[in-house]
Amino acid sequence: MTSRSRKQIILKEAASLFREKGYLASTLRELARRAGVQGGSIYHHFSSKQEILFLLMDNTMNDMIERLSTTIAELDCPLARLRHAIRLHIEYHIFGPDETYITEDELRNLDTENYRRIIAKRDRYQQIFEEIIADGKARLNWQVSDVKLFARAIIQMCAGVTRWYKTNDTFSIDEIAEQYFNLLLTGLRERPAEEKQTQQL
Amino acid sequence: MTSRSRKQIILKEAASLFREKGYLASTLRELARRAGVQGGSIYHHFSSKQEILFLLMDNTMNDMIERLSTTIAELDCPLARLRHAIRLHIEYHIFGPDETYITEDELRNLDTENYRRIIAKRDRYQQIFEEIIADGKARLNWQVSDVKLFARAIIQMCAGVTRWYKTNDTFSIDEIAEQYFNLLLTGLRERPAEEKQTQQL
DNA sequence: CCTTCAACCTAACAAACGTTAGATTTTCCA
DNA sequence: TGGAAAATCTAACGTTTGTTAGGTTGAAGG
Repeated sequence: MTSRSRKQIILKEAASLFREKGYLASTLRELARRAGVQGGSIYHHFSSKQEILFLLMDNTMNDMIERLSTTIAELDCPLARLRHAIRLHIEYHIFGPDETYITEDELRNLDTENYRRIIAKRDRYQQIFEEIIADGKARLNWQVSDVKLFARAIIQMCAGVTRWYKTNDTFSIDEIAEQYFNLLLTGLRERPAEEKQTQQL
Repeated sequence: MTSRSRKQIILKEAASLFREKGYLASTLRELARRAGVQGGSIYHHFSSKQEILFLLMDNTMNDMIERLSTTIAELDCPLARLRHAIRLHIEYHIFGPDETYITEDELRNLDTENYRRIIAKRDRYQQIFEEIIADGKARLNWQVSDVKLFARAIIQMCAGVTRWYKTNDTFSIDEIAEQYFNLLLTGLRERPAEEKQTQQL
């Protein structure tokens, strides 16, 4: 059990270190130091530095896909689904584990085979957003000319939060998520008064 | 003049190399090879690898701020300004020089002082968007609760194009810019027929 | 023709890196 | 309690890196 927990400690410290300094700028010796272990000992748990990076990303993608899937499955209305999806996505990128940030930022440093695997899962995640939007287009007549493009735009906009959000920011995650949701749903331009639609959440 | 053009060649090759492999993964020896020069010769033009990165980013930020400023100055309507700003931003991130990508992605690898300088310019760039949005809020009654937050959301959404756009994609830059603009302006939700507003561009 | 100076080359240094092999300690069940 | 297997340490390896020092070239100018 010490083995398993030590391995888990190393992974957690790796996530923190990689996020702070980036994968290439992070040293296995410093990772070992933070995990309370000597440099060479890491290789008893992992076969290479690359494997650590891959495991971090793979676990994160699995987690994100699962959480999004189960959340969506509990709702029916595309409006509510999109709202929850956005909130989950932003939440996961701000308060989520460091791994989320890494998964967004270190794709470049995966070797060919690992890259292929992670991209496949990222596409699956994106596909969930596409289904929500396509559903809203069909059932709620959302004005979407290209579902794929909109899904990408939304995902990137929300993930971009990590690039400016500081933990001491004046915004709460709820405020950010809600304002992003409103921006995407109704846009900037003022509209004539209209009946409130599908008040869920 | 050979001096100046060689220096310019090195900078261009550095932008291309850094974009392709990332700053840390790029070697000065390979940069020298691509620029048709021996490894040590780079230090006749630059004082360090770090200086090359900084110059690339600094030039790019200056260029972006200037182009955006002059474009905005020629227009009056916030709607037209936002449309042009979005288009310019996306265009600069897709077809623009490799430097744009680097400026977005290698902030982490700037040392303390250089980081401070680049961030200051990035903030100035962001401020232009904020002014456009604040103006639209005042004159066109845009529904914006927090100008700063919306500016950040828009900028990140557009910059995120670089993360999925491939040069052989089915979308043209005009299509992407126009759809992003429409998404931001009117949102997803269908609205009752309305008079066309401020048809510019 | 000679000096000068920028541009460039060559060769090396010192440091840091991922990784490995072998010894040593700890754990835990028979 | 003994002994095997897992966990960890120690010490080094080969390579690559940014950087530097000193020499070489070639063109410009008096």
